Amino acid sequence: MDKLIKFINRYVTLEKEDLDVILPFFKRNILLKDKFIIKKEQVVTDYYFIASGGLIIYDIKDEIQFTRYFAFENEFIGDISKIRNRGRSDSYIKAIEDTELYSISYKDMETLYDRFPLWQKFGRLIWEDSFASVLYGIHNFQSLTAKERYLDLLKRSDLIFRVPLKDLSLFLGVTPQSLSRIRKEISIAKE
Amino acid sequence: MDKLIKFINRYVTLEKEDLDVILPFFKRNILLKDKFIIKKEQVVTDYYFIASGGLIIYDIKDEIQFTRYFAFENEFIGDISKIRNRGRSDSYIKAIEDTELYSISYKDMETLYDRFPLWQKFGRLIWEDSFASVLYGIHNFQSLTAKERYLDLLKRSDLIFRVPLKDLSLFLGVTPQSLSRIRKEISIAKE
DNA sequence: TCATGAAATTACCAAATGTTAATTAACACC
DNA sequence: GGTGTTAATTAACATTTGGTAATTTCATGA
Repeated sequence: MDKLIKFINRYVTLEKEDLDVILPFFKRNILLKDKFIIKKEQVVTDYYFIASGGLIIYDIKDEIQFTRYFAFENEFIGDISKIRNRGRSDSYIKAIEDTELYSISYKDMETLYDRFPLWQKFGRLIWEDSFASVLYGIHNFQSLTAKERYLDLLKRSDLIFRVPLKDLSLFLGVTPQSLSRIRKEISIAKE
Repeated sequence: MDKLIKFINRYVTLEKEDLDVILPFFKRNILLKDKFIIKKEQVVTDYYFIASGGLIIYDIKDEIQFTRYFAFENEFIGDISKIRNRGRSDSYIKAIEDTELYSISYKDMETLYDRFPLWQKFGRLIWEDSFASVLYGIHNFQSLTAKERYLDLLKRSDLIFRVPLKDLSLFLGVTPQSLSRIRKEISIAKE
């Protein structure tokens, strides 16, 4: 649980006794590559902390895949809009690498929130961060072309080395063919 | 402060005594149409609750405006990525209607968070909601065309009646000319 | 009321992206 | 090693969107 503890400590400084109460609520999970932690229409109950590895979140409509998001080590995720009322997932979550997860139920989180004010603070900070990072993504879509979004991603992450072009392109909001074309243009421009 | 109190009550049930401590930290502000609450490069210090009216948040780069967001009554907003470290705003925030605001400083919010666990919970829920709503926007960009995004917006909001096409189009990530064209196509299709 | 300027519309052409389909490359399985 | 499956690339064409510019509409203030 080392990674999880470090992650928590980046946000709040909990007493050891408190941490000893909180941590047991997390369940460790090893998810092999291409296995699912949740499928569409399943009831959403848990948050996940990713200690290592990576996940893809995607939807399938009319046989077409839409990549919503990728999540990697040291990310804390949860489908907030569904989890609150035990709604059903509108996407699949699959491991794209062998992944070590720590899951905790919505119910347990709420209990801990009420019991430990610092844990509530942890929750607040997590969601503030999540909000800020998605906001950044929105601004990208509003103001950049597909090629610019791709170049921005290159600068900020190692995503292209970890996920297939097909999934990446849909995440960027373009077709795989388009991204392939963009990639070619860039490689030509470099010469 | 009625609207603000109602808004808070939607999230948490605070004791009257607590509320009496918290509310005075908010400063009431009437912002006339086209007046700014913050301009680019100014240091960001405050959160805002909008009791009535509306705001536009936009950036200007190379003389071109980029609409980031519109905020209306009963929204609680703050530039989380800047406010934490007293960073400078990368956008302008302007009233698009006469607007009644309640502002509170980052510092005061932090103080109140620590003092009232329920206020911390309020903060967490606010940002969870904000995250969920921005996430919805991202999915739109990832999977819809400009026309589909416009139609989706029509269904969900009265934005088109409250903001000029120019600002709205940039919010949707297209040029004003494009949106004008789209609007025409839709009106033709209706006949 | 008129004059002014900004917003909205329209048109035309260029650039970007989507669609369909064929080809090649990579990779897992036998 | 060969076979089959999927991903990635490429190409040709269609559609969407952008950029520039002209025209019209609309709101505002003199």
